[in-house]
Amino acid sequence: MSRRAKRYWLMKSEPDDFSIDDLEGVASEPWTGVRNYQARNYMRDDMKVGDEVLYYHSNAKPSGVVGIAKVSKEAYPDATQFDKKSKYFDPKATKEEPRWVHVELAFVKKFDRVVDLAELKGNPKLEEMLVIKRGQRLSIQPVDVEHFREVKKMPTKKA
DNA sequence: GCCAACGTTGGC
DNA sequence: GCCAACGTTGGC
Repeated sequence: MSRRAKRYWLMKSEPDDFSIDDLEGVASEPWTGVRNYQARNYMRDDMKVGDEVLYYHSNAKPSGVVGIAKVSKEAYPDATQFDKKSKYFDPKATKEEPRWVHVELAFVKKFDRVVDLAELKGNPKLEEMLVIKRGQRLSIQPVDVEHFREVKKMPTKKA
């Protein structure tokens, strides 16, 4: 038996590309196109079905956490790496040895309001959270359970 | 659109 | 294995 505590994550998406509303409209979304090794490793090694995800809109007005998603399928090879027409095509990837994998995400809830980056930064309980640290560009980040719970509460309070 | 921060690539 | 050049991310 290999039970494991649920883990928590933050995943960024540009809303022009794929927003929380887009996620709400699908049963399960293959999170293709991640081309960063650390982010890939999190998906490949650490993300399990049922893990909860803070859904973060980047390059948005404003940027911030907009809702909750969950992992609906564990990692498998990213088909776009083999597709010459895709902008995610990787000539060094082979079917025998795929470089890139991805999980699938499902919609859980949308917050009543965006918890933007400034508000995250202004919350002393989130001081150690990765997303508010300078230069933190990783599109998939682990989140402490305490931070996850705190962010989840924020939309019900005044900014 | 600017630019700081960071990751990747490739020459040596 | 170093490191400069280049590309990307993402806030502002």
